[in-house]
Amino acid sequence: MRILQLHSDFITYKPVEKELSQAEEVEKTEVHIEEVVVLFTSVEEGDTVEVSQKAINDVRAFLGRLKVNKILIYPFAHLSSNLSKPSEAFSVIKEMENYAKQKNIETYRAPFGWNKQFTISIKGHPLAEQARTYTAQALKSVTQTENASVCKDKKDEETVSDALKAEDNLKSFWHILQVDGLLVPVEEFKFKSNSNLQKFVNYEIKKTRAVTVMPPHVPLMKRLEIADYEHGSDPGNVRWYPKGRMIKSLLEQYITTRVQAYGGMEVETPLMYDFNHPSLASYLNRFPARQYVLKSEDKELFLRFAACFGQFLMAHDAQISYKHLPLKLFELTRYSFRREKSGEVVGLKRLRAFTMPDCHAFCADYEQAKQEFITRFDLCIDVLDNIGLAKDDYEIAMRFTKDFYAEHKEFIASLATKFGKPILAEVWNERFFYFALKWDLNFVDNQGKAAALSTDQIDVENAKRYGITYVDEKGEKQFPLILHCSPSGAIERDIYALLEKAYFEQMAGKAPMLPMWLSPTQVRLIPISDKFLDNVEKIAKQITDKCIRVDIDDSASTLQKKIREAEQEWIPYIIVVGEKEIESGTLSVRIREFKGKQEALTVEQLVSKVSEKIVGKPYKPLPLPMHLSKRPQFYG
RNA sequence: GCCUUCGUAGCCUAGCCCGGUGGGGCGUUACCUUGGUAAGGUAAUGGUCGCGGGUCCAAAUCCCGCCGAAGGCUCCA
Repeated sequence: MRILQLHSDFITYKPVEKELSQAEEVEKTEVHIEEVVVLFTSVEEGDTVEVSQKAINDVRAFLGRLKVNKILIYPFAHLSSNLSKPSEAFSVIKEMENYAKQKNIETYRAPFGWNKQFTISIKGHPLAEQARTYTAQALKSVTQTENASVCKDKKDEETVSDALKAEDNLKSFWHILQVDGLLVPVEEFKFKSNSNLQKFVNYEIKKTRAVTVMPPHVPLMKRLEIADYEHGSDPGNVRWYPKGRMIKSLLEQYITTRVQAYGGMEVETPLMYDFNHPSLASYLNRFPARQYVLKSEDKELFLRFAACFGQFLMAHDAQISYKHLPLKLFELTRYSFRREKSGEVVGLKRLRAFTMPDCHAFCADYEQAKQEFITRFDLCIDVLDNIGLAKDDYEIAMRFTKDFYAEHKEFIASLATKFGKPILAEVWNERFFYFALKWDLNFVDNQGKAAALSTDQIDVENAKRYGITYVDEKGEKQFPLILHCSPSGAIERDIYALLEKAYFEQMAGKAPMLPMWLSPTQVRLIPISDKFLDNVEKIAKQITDKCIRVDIDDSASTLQKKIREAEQEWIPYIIVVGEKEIESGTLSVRIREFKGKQEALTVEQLVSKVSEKIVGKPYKPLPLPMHLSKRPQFYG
């Protein structure tokens, strides 16, 4: 017997039509029940009355903790592929109902054998969602919280006879993977110089945090007019001001170029998918809770939470030969939607709508997958380095089963050696997720909280699930291994990391700034008075012609104030232009990197100085009018 | 989602405990100032005190509900 137990604010259901000849007679009226624990129940072959009683006893114990005494038994065939005969199932369900009533539980039951329409609102507390499996052989239950997911769906449970064993398998064993490839239990590792890794480990394992302050990137994203909350939307859907849009666009462009150079074929796939599509229905229909759901005519759709769906459906229909492998599909999703719990949505760190590069590589076998994995590992680290996040700024976690480790020990060790810093390793006794190996790169912020950026995984399940095949040398169809990689993680999260990093630097006494290629204004020209505006415009043109973003502060303010404001905008080069400069042809450039130290440079020298720093990066023109007097103020 | 705290003009904030004309700063606009490297001066402008309900002669202030944010918890495809 499989039960999905959901503590609900309410459920509304309506019998639509009979699906079985044995279906009971009921009226097709809508039923609405509030504050109820709904038990979606599949009766499996061999289930007995005792099994249903055991299930009710367990549920009863839970009701006490939830402080509810109302249940709805909802016959639901879709939890199992090993259903018992309908007649037997119906009698077990009725027994379950009777037994629950005997135990003084307020019991409702949805009709058996009907196709029913339902709407359910599930509470968000940790005990609200529970999945249980019972068998006649071992009247023990396995309980676990479930997640709605295709991309990281937990493996469909096998019938588990020993609860303790299952618990053990779920347990994570934490180690540190040293640079020399040795796996050391985390308790025995001496952190010493690796204080950032220590922070990350604390966050991952102990969930403890050092500081309790407001995330500094939130006021920064507003003050720098990058992004802001949009109260006219849903939490976690933010607005991007011109400067922010430019930064984001540059990052998108850069990452796309890098993935294309690596061999990723850029595609575009739909934002919304049909709940009832055969490849998706079985995984999603059960758990509509965490997706954005929308209705269109008689269709129920959900918004994608990754590019997996579109690319997998595309790969399913494609004719793929072993000669094409590894085959790489890429999409930069704007957006992916995840309806994160409201308490978890923060600034740019965790959003409900985010932009994510997602590259899947379909590989013939482990040999090919491993080779590809290494290429992508290098790609991810290099991409982040170019974005402005170096190895010192993050820590890597690697997650695998002990069997996988035994088979691929050298491979895992080689990744650690390549990285050159100790890695946190999470080891499981048994594979529970769809991947055999996963690494994720984590930025640890000013609150001591970690957020995953880049990631790559070896997926050993979804090819089968989606019916993706290639034809091998012998002409036989084979399921490929699928690597899932986001070379940078969500773009918004990259910006979060850059802002948090800048704040770290400010705390360390440096002038906070963005990488040169992402600075909305790279050079600010300040004419000392209106008399020099014409000259300044000529200089601005010379600089703009070299693809450098330069603007002019022609506002009616004092010189000192203009400098102060330019500094607060984190502008890397600030130049005051007056008679001296015009006469000498040399600019006195205030350099942020050196805390405002001034240096005398010609226009040409300045241009080459900036160009050097942005070589190889995409360019976009100023996102705002060149003259500050023409700019609105978006925030503050 | 839960617990705690918070929500006052475009932004920051005083007032709330102890009910009785909402005060300051930044910004914006105008004028004066045309300057030499992080806040020049004067004035004007700007408020459904988050939204809805209740108590009261009277509510920014007390009570209830909702929305939003932060911190903690939990979770994190």
